[in-house]
Amino acid sequence: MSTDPPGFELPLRLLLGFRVLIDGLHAELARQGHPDVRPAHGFVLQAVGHGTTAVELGRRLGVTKQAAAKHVDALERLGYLRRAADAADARRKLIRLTDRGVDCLARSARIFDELRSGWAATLGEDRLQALEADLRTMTPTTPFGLDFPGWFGGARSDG
Amino acid sequence: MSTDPPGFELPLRLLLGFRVLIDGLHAELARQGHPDVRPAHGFVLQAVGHGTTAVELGRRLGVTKQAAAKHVDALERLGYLRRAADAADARRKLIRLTDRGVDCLARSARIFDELRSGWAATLGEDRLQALEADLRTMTPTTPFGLDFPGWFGGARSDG
DNA sequence: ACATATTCGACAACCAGGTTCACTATCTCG
DNA sequence: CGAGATAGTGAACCTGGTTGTCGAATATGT
Repeated sequence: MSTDPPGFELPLRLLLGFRVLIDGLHAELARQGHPDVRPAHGFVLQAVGHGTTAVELGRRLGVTKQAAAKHVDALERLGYLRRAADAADARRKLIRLTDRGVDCLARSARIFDELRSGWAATLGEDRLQALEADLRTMTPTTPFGLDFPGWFGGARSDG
Repeated sequence: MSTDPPGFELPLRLLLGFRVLIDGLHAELARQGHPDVRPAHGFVLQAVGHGTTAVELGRRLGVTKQAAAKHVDALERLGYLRRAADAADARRKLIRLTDRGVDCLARSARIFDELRSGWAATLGEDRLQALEADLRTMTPTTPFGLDFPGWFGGARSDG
């Protein structure tokens, strides 16, 4: 039986909601001096955190190490990341945030909090917390930064 | 973490929620005889509805007519769509669902309803309706099938 | 009625982000 | 020591999107 809203509505609204927040983030980020950072970059910077390697980064992002390396290339070119040799293991190259990368990440966190506050102001904090709780219930427990599936299609592997 | 979740959590969970549903849809769709239909295809079939043109399809999907035409090419090759000349206007080619396309669309609708029922069973129908209502509140009113923004990337703005 | 403008579909080139395959350099361990 | 795993890189390719261009067909204005 078709429930009141067609089942189609739910996934669509989830996607729209995501886009609203991401678009809001990048509009504001651009305004605050980071015009050339793109949606995927934020996730990458977040996943880099306090230093990692390309393989580990790929694992965290749920993509191949090659895909991760491409992002690192781009972000290094933009001045958000730096590669450095690992003294303990000559195979590895440590990826670390530059000052600009840290700044971008800090601003992103603040902007996300502000956007969330906007939602709370409209929906009410309790409704928003219920929404978050329900989404946590229905989605895999993948605290960001550790093994979570690629954002979209894709079925990583490689090794 | 219990209260005051980082603002980052919200967009992530929205995206995860979307993916859970889409992955569920396509897993079940594959089981029901449509193994080669991919995420974007469902949106295209939905947007085609009872016949349209490439330009109109692009407008509905929020992409260029060329991008829309590529999807039509793929879905025509897979046997879900058919192009036919428009008797009234020799420039146009009418895009229409084949029987297989209609079947796929009908199954998708049923599966989406079932997935939604699963959510309702876990969260409770009232909580789910609240979630849907809140998402409707926070997202642009773009009833599917008419002018809605691309699912992801969005505007070019260099790279 | 006819010149001009617009629209439709197609083709080509390109970009972003992902994949697999392949390869070298470097550990690690039995 | 040597076999095997692991880190990074490069190349070829796929998908899905973008411009830009173009010819054919239809609309439109004088």
